[in-house]
Amino acid sequence: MSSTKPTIRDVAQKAGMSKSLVSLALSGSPRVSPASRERIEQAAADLGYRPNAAARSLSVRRSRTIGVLILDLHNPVFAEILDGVQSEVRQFGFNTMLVTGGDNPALEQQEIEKLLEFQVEGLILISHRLPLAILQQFAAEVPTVVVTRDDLAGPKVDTVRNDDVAGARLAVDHLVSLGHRRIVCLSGGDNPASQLRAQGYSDAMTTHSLEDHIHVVPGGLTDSAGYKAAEAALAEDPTALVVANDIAAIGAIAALEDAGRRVPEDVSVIGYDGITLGGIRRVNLTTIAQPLAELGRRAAERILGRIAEPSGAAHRDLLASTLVVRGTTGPVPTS
Amino acid sequence: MSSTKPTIRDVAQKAGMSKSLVSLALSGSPRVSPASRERIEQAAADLGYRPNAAARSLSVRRSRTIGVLILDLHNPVFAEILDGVQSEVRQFGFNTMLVTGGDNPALEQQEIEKLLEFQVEGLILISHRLPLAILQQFAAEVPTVVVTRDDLAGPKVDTVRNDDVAGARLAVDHLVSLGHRRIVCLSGGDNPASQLRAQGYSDAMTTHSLEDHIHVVPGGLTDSAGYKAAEAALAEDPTALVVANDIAAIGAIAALEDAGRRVPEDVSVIGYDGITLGGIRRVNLTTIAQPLAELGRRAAERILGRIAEPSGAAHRDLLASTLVVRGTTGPVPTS
DNA sequence: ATCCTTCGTTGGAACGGTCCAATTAGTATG
DNA sequence: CATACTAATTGGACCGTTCCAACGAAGGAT
Repeated sequence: MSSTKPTIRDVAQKAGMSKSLVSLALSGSPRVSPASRERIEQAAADLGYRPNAAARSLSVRRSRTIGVLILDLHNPVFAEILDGVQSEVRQFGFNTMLVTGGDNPALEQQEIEKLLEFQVEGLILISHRLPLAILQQFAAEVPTVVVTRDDLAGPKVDTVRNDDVAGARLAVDHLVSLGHRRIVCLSGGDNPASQLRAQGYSDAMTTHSLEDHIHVVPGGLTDSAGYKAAEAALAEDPTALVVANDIAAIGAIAALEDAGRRVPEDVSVIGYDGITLGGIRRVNLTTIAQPLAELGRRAAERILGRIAEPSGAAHRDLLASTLVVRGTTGPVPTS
Repeated sequence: MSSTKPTIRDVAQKAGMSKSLVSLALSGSPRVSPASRERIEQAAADLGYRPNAAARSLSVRRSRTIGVLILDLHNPVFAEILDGVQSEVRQFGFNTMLVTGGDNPALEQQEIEKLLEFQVEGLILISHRLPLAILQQFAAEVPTVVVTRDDLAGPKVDTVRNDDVAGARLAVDHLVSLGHRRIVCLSGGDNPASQLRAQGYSDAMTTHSLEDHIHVVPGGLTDSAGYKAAEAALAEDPTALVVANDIAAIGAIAALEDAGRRVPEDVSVIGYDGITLGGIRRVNLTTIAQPLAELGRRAAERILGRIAEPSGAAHRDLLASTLVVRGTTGPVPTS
């Protein structure tokens, strides 16, 4: 057991060549003779040599790492997006460094500072909570892409999100096609995605000449928020609920059932996000599914593009979400 | 917009002091006069100076980073453990670098190699799939702790896991106290945790003199595996099911309901893990809850301890899980 | 034989920090 | 007034890489 890690010099000494040649050989340069390459690789393997990424990063002034900030790991939506990011980024020889902000702007900022100290070459912010000024300061230092929102973004910031307005419209269209008219929206609070979804709901209701039935009940993105909002919504005697996200929709269903309404026989419910949990039989939630992995993939693509070519106009990617019909929506009750 | 990032030398020049003093001041050394400190901090702020972690890491030969490998991010169990790890580790000024192995041993190994190139000071492996020899090779290079299993571990590897045997016993005890006797176990396959849980089930059945009713049905850890296993279990006409994990339990419930059995009136079901989803009203699953965040916290504690003091005997932490009674278990049917 | 190339190889200067040993300035001691 | 000591500051070596400029040897062309 060597007491200290072998360096490139140790390899050079063991192979009887200069460290420069070892560096060349190990990075696959064609200008190394086969014989030397063979000896060097042998020596490296014998010593268990592993290049020091910090030293390399310092020397080449590139870290080949991109930093990812995620709101929190518990929301399955974010995990799925992250998956898309990682698999894409890996293909291009980049690493990711993940931090979570815990829904706390100050902590978010601090964690991003750490990422920058590590010389990340790009930043992917998944549902950040940063004030615009701070975001722009970071974006000025390093290529940045923001996922799930595009309100707070400067000229240098790419954004990738799903089309919440169109998605919510899809939900309403589906319900209308089932004969529903008294469709109530349970909103998800004052975050941008929720507001766009509420707006899409209103738009679609208007399109279907149902403007008199527009009701947006304030709520949140948790199951208990969905429960409470659904209770409040019962005052409107709805036959269908468009809920801000899947988790809240599950809470809303519980409220309906506790109030003696059957889903979907009495009231239809449709969520938003397309989390895998929604597909479980016990839940079986009709929803508007975001292309989550694709959002991550696209974000990775954008950041890599911007690393390769830092200037250029900001991209605003808007991906389509799709209706997934499962068991919580059905025809409007005849009564 | 400065074309190149300011270094410590730039700060020194701007402040009119040597870079050594800047280094001292910025690291909070008491041997710097207040006046100098003031000027240096001002200069650093003006330039937007941010220390280069790679350079520091190279110089001090410490990265203050610990590497975390996680089986996959979609399982909420792992996300929760990770949360515990991160919050603990952060308190001691360490960063985490997270990689996922995607259930693929070769990829796992490759990702860990990357972590080591980044000079991580410790490794936390959450549900790894590595062969023993490889694991030991890594453990020889850097302090390592393994979470959720302790079968594959060398003398230098700490392990942290919940007591699966005792947890499964708790589940059986609960059901027996409700009057159940025909209790069937749906196992989770050949991973160590599942096997220990099945063993705890058998142990407890024996303790309650129910050895004649011991039935372990092979299954898996997904909801569809739970569904299939429950279907198969119906042949034994059980009044209760002990399922390998929560997700499979949810699948099992679906199978029971599809077969016309009510839960918990006809059949009680108890899961394992304590994922938050289980608490949602629609699911409302009785379960054996692992202290997930605590597992993560403890793992962090162990790795930090081992970094501070690399030698010493291996720790084998075994944390207790607790029974959480919700709506899927009830008294044995009277018929 | 001389001059050019090409090929394989090498020394040494970065990269941006930390930290040790040395230096200077200032103050207290005998 | 010399001496000893402390406090504040500094130059430079070093960490492990990459990469540039330079080198000798071996052919090839003239």
